[in-house]
Amino acid sequence: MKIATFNINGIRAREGALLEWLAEAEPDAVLLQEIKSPDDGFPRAVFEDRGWFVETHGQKSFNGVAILSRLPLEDVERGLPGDDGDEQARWIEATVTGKAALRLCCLYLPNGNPAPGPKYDYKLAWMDRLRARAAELLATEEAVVLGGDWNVIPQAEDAARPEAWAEDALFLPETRAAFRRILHQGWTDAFRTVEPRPGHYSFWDFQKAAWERNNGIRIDHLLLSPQAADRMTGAGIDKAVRGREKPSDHVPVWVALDA
DNA sequence: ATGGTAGCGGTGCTA
Repeated sequence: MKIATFNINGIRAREGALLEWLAEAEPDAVLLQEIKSPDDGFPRAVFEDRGWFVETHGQKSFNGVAILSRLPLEDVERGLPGDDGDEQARWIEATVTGKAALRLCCLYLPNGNPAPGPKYDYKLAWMDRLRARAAELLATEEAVVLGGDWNVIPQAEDAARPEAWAEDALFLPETRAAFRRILHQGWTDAFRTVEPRPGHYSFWDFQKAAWERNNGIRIDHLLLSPQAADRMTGAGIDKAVRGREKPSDHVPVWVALDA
């Protein structure tokens, strides 16, 4: 079972690019971020007609997450618990059942810039809420994929030019400490496990010819519960997608699990 | 060198 995460930066603008990648990569489920659309603006039929089950949690213009799956999506939950006043659509989770059940959690973690400031406070508070939900998920002792656009550069090795990110909300020590606090609950960073060397990125800015200069960062992560990590057979980043027509600024990151 | 690009929505915000 192949599970991917892909920040598509606008579902309507990326419909063609997404369909092309789905056809060639053949994932079983995809966690999408930044659909930038309300639920009723998501082109559901385009995907349903091609055999995908679709669950969305969108809002107008910004943010928005969704899950595509070849298998039915059950027990769907929308919104990260812990703040009933949070209006930003950044979390959706659901279960798929193949040979065994797998809980899919799709997150779009706040960017947090500029830091310090209210946006950075929101980011750190959101990460606290995420840590609480992540602990609950681990306590189920089920196979869980906690994936998405984390907006966190975990280590200097995850940036082509780490010095350029020193003051950025994606790389500040407090951000990385909050990420480690979650990781060290017992999660496995799928890609880092199969590729410990530096130089592998999932995002290249649209500006300043970041792609042409390979000035990238690795911020899209798939964290696996122990029960999911035991089933991992591979992981990767589909870098070539960034070089195509009308690309997102992110590329798909995937993990393969037994059964 | 404080720019640059892209999506959304129809202006300026977000990233």
